[in-house]
Amino acid sequence: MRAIARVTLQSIADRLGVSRMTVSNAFSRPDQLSDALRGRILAEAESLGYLGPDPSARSLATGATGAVGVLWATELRQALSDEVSARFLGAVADELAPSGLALTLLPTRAEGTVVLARDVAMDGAIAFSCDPRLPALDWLQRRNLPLVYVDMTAPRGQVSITIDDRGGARAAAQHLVDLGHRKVALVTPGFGPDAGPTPGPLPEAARQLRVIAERHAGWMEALMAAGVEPTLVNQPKHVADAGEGARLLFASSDRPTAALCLTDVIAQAVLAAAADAGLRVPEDLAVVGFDDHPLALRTRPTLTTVRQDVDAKGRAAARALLRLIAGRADASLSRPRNRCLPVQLQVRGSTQAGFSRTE
Amino acid sequence: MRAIARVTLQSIADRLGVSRMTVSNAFSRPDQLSDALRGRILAEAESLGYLGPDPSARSLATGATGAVGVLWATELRQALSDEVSARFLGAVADELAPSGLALTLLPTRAEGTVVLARDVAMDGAIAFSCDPRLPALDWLQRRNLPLVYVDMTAPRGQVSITIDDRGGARAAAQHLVDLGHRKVALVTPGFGPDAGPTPGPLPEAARQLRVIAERHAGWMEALMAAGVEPTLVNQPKHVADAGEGARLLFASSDRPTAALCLTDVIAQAVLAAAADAGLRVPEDLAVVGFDDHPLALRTRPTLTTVRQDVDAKGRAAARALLRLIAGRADASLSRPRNRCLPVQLQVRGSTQAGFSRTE
DNA sequence: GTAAATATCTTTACCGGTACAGAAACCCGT
DNA sequence: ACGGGTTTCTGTACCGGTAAAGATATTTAC
Repeated sequence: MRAIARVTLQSIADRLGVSRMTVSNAFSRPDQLSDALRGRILAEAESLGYLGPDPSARSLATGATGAVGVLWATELRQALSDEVSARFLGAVADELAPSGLALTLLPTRAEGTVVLARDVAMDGAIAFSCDPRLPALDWLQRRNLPLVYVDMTAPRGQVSITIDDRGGARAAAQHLVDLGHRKVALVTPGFGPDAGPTPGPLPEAARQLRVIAERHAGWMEALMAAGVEPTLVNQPKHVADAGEGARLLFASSDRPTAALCLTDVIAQAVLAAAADAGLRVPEDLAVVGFDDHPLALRTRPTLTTVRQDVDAKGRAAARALLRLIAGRADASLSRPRNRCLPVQLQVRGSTQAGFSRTE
Repeated sequence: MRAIARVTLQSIADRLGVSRMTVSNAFSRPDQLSDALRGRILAEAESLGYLGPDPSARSLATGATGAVGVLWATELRQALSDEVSARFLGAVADELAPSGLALTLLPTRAEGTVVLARDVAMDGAIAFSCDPRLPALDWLQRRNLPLVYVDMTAPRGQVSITIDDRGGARAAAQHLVDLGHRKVALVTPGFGPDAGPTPGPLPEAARQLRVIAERHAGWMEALMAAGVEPTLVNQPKHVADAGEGARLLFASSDRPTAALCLTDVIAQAVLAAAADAGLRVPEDLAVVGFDDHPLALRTRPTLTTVRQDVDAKGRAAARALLRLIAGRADASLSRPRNRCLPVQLQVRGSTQAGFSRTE
């Protein structure tokens, strides 16, 4: 449904009496022709309303598409914070943009994901904290695309960018132990609806999600070493449920004195529930989050949490992917290495009296 | 740098002694050939490791790319909440996925955006709450792509999806007026660093951002009608600054009794600052946000705010874009209409005592 | 039993570019 | 003046598909 015949390289070439290749070079390889001619070509193109080479045609000819995909776990989005995801995406996109690559979202929640993963043109992809058993992930692998796994345990030989979830969680739990807590609740999705007061091992489904599995493992390591058995486990399916779950938690006769939360967003819900139950934080209940989400500073008391640098994670993932893509063309480049970014415990008001008001 | 010669439609055709077109149809138009032959073709393709038609080649031939772009205002991301952006993107992506379209992010913060907007293949685009003077937006228009403007005032003849920012803001301000407040602060980015205690008209830069301009206009309409002149204006550049700014606000001798905040995220920072200053909310200070961000329920007291349905907005935008794209092929389709989604004031604890604990 | 409709596959003609290997003209030092 | 290196442009050969119309069977309708 184009009103007029499309302007192509050839049509410009014809009007100027030069070869099509020369016009192509005027746009893509300015050093291949004289400035004078290039100027005439660009002027003619402008007057004809030509906008530059057609992206699809160029992709076909060059083999590069100008975009990389992100397999995005929208289910986990409910457990992790959207803000963290958005920040990550922003960091990746920013790091990619100078090289002219855009970021294509392949949300896993939608029905069409397999089709997307199979049919959308891309030069590489990032799998961001999604279930490793996802069919769409299979397709990306079969397409033999450069692939970076973020917050996931990568298959052998694949590149992963992770953070030290386990170490951070261990530090968080150890912090509570050091404060003398012996009745500690774990507030995390990943256990089934039948999760009892004392948690068993993580069910298979949760074990697949590295973020949950590792943080859980870290907590358990520190607690077990101290002889503390987590007394209660609460399994919010959505963040919205976390508050409701926390209320149940506090109603228990054997109320915990501290809560380890999978994320800051969940911790915030626990704080709100504690306030509603008339519990003082940190005196009656200590609360620890994870991520150092911006909101950890906006709660009152401020939230003790484990800081991760989402921005750095995004940039590292983008750089690793760029390296992989470059490696396709130049086999002499070394493969990017797996990276595990450090995290750091941030002690604030929700576990230490006196921290409430100040940073 | 492919290890072996690429498997193409032709190579499959050759091995089976059929025409290339038939193989193409086996993948793209199953009704064009017998099931028996199709089965043999697919089996052969499978054994050769063929993954389906090459996306770039297909785009070139069909003129469709399978992706739409989103011009994403990463600057505004700091003022609006990331969570709201992420939710919006998720809704758009979900609505698009069944039709096989992926979502390509074109972040405006990055340097390469113009290149992206010009060179990335897409079938259409959504401009999401970004500065209308953006060069990248020009390119999208010049490419003559189907384009939907979200939270922006669309140029004549273009499609826009907005919410009733002005009406919502008016209702929020009226609510405060009705409660008897006469000293009202506006907490919003958009004024320069020299913004005085009494705000003048919005500067040009802010006027371009529809969300800021409209909400501001709505506030002023209600306040002026009631003879209330906003006493103080505070201009956080980032959300992180909002708390700091609010502290200055409260230090003033002529402390306001209520604060109208551009977003819930900013309101949350104001709440935290109020707590630090020893002010009781809502008794000493009433606070109103905007968006009905999930966190509005997680603050204590819960936050009075103006609810918008971000999910509906995303879906509406996606549907409008799909209509525009379909209209390219079938001129008989009517153009999607501009839509302005309703909003609703949600009164909670931050303006009304007694609402603190309950929803 | 025969003409028209249907199913199945093939032919032809693109889609709009880029890579790479020349070819022609030009420049330079000696 | 002459061989060799540049610069600047052109020719050829793809990149990997799809659309639309044509060519044969094979049915169906009556």
